[in-house]
Order: sequence, then structure tokens, then C-alpha cells
Amino acid sequence: MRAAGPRSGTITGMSKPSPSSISPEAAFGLATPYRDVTCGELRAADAGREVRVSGWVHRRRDYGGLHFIDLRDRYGLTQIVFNEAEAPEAAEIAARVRNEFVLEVRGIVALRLDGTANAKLATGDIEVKAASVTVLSESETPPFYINEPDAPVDENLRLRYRYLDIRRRPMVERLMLRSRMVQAIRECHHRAGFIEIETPILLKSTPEGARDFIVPSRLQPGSVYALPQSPQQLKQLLMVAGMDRYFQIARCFRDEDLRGDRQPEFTQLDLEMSFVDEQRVMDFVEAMILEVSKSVVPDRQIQQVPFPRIDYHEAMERYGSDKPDIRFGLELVDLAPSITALPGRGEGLTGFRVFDEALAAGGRVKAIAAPGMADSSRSQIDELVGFARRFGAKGLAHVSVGADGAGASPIAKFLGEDGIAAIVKAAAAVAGDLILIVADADHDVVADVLGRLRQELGLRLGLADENVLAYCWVYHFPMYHWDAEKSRWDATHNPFSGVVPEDVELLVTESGDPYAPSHQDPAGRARAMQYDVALNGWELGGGSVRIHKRELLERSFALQGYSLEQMHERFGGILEAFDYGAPPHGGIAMGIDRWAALLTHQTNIREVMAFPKTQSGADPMLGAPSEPEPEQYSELGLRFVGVQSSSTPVKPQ
RNA sequence: GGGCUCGUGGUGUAGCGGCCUAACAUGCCAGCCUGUCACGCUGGAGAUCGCCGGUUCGAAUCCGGUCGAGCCCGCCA
Repeated sequence: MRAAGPRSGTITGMSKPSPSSISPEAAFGLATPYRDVTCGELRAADAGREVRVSGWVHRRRDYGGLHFIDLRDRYGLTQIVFNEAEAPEAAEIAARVRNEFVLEVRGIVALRLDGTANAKLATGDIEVKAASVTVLSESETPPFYINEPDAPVDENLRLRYRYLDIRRRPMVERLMLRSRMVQAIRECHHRAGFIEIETPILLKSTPEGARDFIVPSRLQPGSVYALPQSPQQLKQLLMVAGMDRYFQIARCFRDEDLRGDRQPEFTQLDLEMSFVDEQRVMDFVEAMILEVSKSVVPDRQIQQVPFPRIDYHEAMERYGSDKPDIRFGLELVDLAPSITALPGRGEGLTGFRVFDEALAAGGRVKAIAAPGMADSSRSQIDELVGFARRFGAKGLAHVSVGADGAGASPIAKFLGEDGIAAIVKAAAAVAGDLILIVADADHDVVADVLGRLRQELGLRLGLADENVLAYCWVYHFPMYHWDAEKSRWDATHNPFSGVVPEDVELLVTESGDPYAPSHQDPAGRARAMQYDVALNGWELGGGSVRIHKRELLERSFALQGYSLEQMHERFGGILEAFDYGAPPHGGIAMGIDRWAALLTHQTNIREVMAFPKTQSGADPMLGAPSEPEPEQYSELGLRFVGVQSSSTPVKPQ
């Protein structure tokens, strides 16, 4: 089983490459000095061919004088037969080979014996009768199953041996799908006249948004670069530069805590277009998304085309989310109109103090009706109450609808039978429903809690069809939200987002001093020319038509609490650029990892990344992050003085 | 910064105060087997139960700490 002696008849081992003598087709082909065909391509029609194949030993079946080896590569599996009677030398090697050895096999393609074809394999009609075999590489016993796609493996172990994990079929398929996806994206953009431009990874730090990753400069000790959170400013500068349509598959970095859908480095499809309005950007992006989806996952049903376009306020009212999962209903219902109009209570009162106080404070009482949950146990209800409390609700009232269609509830003693009946009617609830009610003075809390409950219950109750892709747009987000701590209006998405034309006049302060924003400012009502695209309850991407006039940009920045000096300190480059003829422009950024995850039925973007990090930002395979060498410190003029947090760097193994 | 869950032969799990000299499956090793494809049969090796400390007559099991992983809140668009 040690590598067989010198190989004859192949060109491996040749030490002096000569000028090419093969055709471009052959050069682009998969054949190499080690193989004529891959492990996935032989068919019945190939019977009789003499071939070389190379790959990994996927599985062995040993019958003494007869050995089967399934040889594996990225393209598939091919069964190799070693027969002691026909090729004793090869059979002897085969008997001693183990899983994950790398072999080169020469032999004849043969139809399998009658009744022994394997319908589960694309190559199942044939096998290669081995004439000779070379062990190209031996392997230790792998630390987990590579040949059983469904076997669960501890994720840390997978990451530590990622190169083995990637050999497993599900990972191969996900990475191949992602590659096809990016290819389809590129094709769409090139067809639409976009040009792909790379932007720097070493950028200037901006204190806005997420925490930057910092790279110290050796040439300018004491100064740092920042890794891009996104190429936002650069793509706008490319529009000023007249590139008209730019895109990039861009790596982005954010030094924030990780989640299943968040890694410190991730990939965005970043694009920007000149001379466009919201409609034009959304039209292109939607067409591109459709084409990519159809090309990559042709069997997945797309819920609605054209994609629904939902106004932000409507999204919050109906779904309690700015990234609604529209595969199912379970919509939020406003109960206030029905339960404040009943006889026998005071004007506008419901009789239930919790509701009345919320409404009196300008809040809301809203509900969802969960089908089939009326018979929930006390502990199941308690669990839902706990869920609601985690997200800021003070409580969660419920009404269960019995077989007769009548509601029963602990709060019936406050609301009265007619109050409960009004709730059942308003919620359009039917027998078996459990109506869940949140009341709060803060509308955002009501929407958020019910929105999360809606999403959670939609998945738990199986209301969301896993095969459906439900894309939708949410547009006209508020320009700003009030940052009480810093006493300024904070950009909801990005500080360059444009305001919808009819709201331009709202970009003023109540005091009249543009640098003295307050909570009462009309700016709080201004809507942005900003759109997000959501897929099955995940935010896939977001963008906007930008402000391209310097005067308006300065007004918007003033509301965001930037003095003139700060504005120039942070955004001087782009402000100056806007003095030299900026075209109207807009664009979007989409999370490639999230998109790939959703297209492969994953809930975790690590599953579509070749080398992701753990939740503590570590790479268990490479041992990153690691301590720098002392020379690296001194060259950069740095010294480690300790950290306040308790996180400990991971030691390389 | 916080909450929850998990850590037992190579892998995945069971065991949750004494009956554990730690079980099962698979993998691994050896032998047999010429038509299998998760081959089969026989035999064998392999874990001081993440680590440290405590409680107890007795700890894989209970408690505290710590390290690591995952999910979530905060954070992040």
C-alpha cells in the first residue's frame, strides 16, 4: 500500500514544463495527468473505456477476494472493483487501503452485473474494474464521519478540521451553490452595464455605526486604518467619478458580537447606480434577485412576483417587523377601536386598567390570533409571557377561543363578556385560536413584541412553507430616530440616505437652529428614500437613494448632531466631492451569506462560509486570533496594557 | 456586560448520588467471506465522564469556579 514504484506512462514528475501542446478546450477541461474523468461523470455509454480516476476513498466493502471502493471527489462517487482473480496486485493494495486515502486508479469502465446497479448514484450503472492502483496519499482515521452526510458533529470539531468538514457532501453542495449564486449575480450585473470595481480594505476609521476593526500603521506610528464596514462612501465617490453603475462582491468587517446570522467578516453584494430613483433601483435589484433565484434554486417557489412593496408603517402595523415573513398571515390586529366603544364604560375606556393606561398614554393594544393554541397549558402560556417580557412587554394577555367560538380569558372579569366577544370578533378568531394581546404606552414595544411572537409562532406552528421564497420590499423608513442620550437625530440606515421629496421641508428643527435638534422636531416625521429587501423574515439587504446635493446633506448631518467641523473631519472627502458635480444616485447592499443560507435551508451563515469563526470570534483551525510577536509590537510602536473585559485570547494549539 | 443550554471511548448519544468494574450505536484493529453499495459474521482494543475546588461514608451524577461550544438579550443594519 505504500506508494507503488515509479509511475510509467504519465507525465507527472516531469521537471521541465514545455510549451503548451493541448487545445484550450483540453486546458479548460477537468482531465489532468492524474485523471481522464472525474468521479461523477461516467455513465453506461462509457462502458469499455479505459480510464484513470483519482479521488478519496469514501467507503470500502471487502469480500476477501473482491473489494469495492467508492472513490469520491467534488463531482461524485464512482465504484471501483478490485478482483483478486483479475488484478491481484491492485486487489492486494485495495485490501490495505483505508478511508480518505487518495488513490489514482486505472481500469476499464464496465456495466455492472445484472441487478447490481445502484439507482442512488449518478454513476450507479457502471463501475471501474481496476487494473492498477497508486496510493497518492495516506490518511489518518478522520476525527468524524466524512461519508455520512447526516451524522451530527460538534461544530467546534468541524471548524477545527474544516478541511475535512468541507469534504462532506452537504458542505460541498452549499459552497458550490454559493459559487453559482455569485456567478449569476455577476452575470446579471455585467449584462446591466455594471462594472465591478474593488475598493480598499485599509480605510479610514469612522466612529459611526458598528465598531471598526483597526489596523495600526507602521509607516505612520500612532495612526490606524480601519477595515470597511461596507464600501459606502467609496461607492458614492465612484458615482461622482462617473462610473454610472458599480458593483462589488465586497468583504465587510464589523467588530460586534456574533450571532447565527452575523460574523465579524462577511460578504455583501454592494451596488450603486447613477441617475436613478427608488423605483429604478428596486426594479433592477428585484429582477436580479429573481434571475439569481431561478438560476440557483429553480425548484423553489417564489411566493409573489412582483415582490410586494410594503410601506414601513404598514409593515410595522401588520407584521410588527421591518423584515416581515410574509409566508404566513398571523397579522397584528388593533383591538382599541372595538373595545373602547362598548357601552357601560367611561368614554374611550375598556374597563381593564392595563389597557386603559396604555391607551391614555398614547399607546396601543394589539393582538395576534394563533391557530390551534387555545388548549395551551398554563406552563405553555407562561412560556409565551416570558418570551414577551424578554422583549420589553409588561405582560401578555390571552383569550382562548372555545369550540363554540366564545372566548374565555382571565381578564374577562375586567373586560366583561362583551369585551371578550369584541376581541374575538376584532381578531377574526375562530374556534381553537389563542389570542395574544400586548398593551403598552410605547407603540414600538407593542409592534416589536407581537412581531417577534408572530415570527416565532409562525415557525413553531409550521405556518411557513420551507420551500417558498417570500421576498418583499419595505420602503420609506423614517429618516431618523431620536437618540435621547446624545440629544440628536440618528440616521436609521445610513447618514447619506435621501429624504422623500415631499418631506424635504421637514428637515428642520423646531428651534430654527439647525445645530440644536430636539425630540419635537418635524424631522422625526421625515421619511427616507430607503428600502430593505426581506426574505422569509430575514433582512437580506437595504439601500437608499442618496442625498447628492451638498446643501441638503449638510442639513441632514446637522440634525444628526454633526457640527460643521465634525462633518468635515469625518466626511470631508465626500462633501468636497459633492462640490464637483455629483449625479443623483442610489444603491443597495445585500448580505450574500444570509442569502446563500436561506437558499440552502440553513439558519446559520457559518454553514455557507468555508472558514467561519466561532461565536467568540476564534478560528479553531488556525488558532486565530493570536498574540503578535514582540517585534510586531515594537515596529508599530504599540504596547499591550491589558483589557477591561474578561475575554481571553484563544491560544493557538 | 447579561440570560439559557451543552461538555461522558475517535464520533454521536445513554447513564443524573451507591446496583458504573460506565452502557448503546457507529468508527477503529484482527480474522473469515467473490457482487456489495450504511455489505455481513466472529473476536478485540479503546473513556479515571472538559478542567479546578467543594459537599458527602461515597460524585460522571449535587454545589461553586473556570475553560470551550451553541442559542438569545444588549450590541450590530
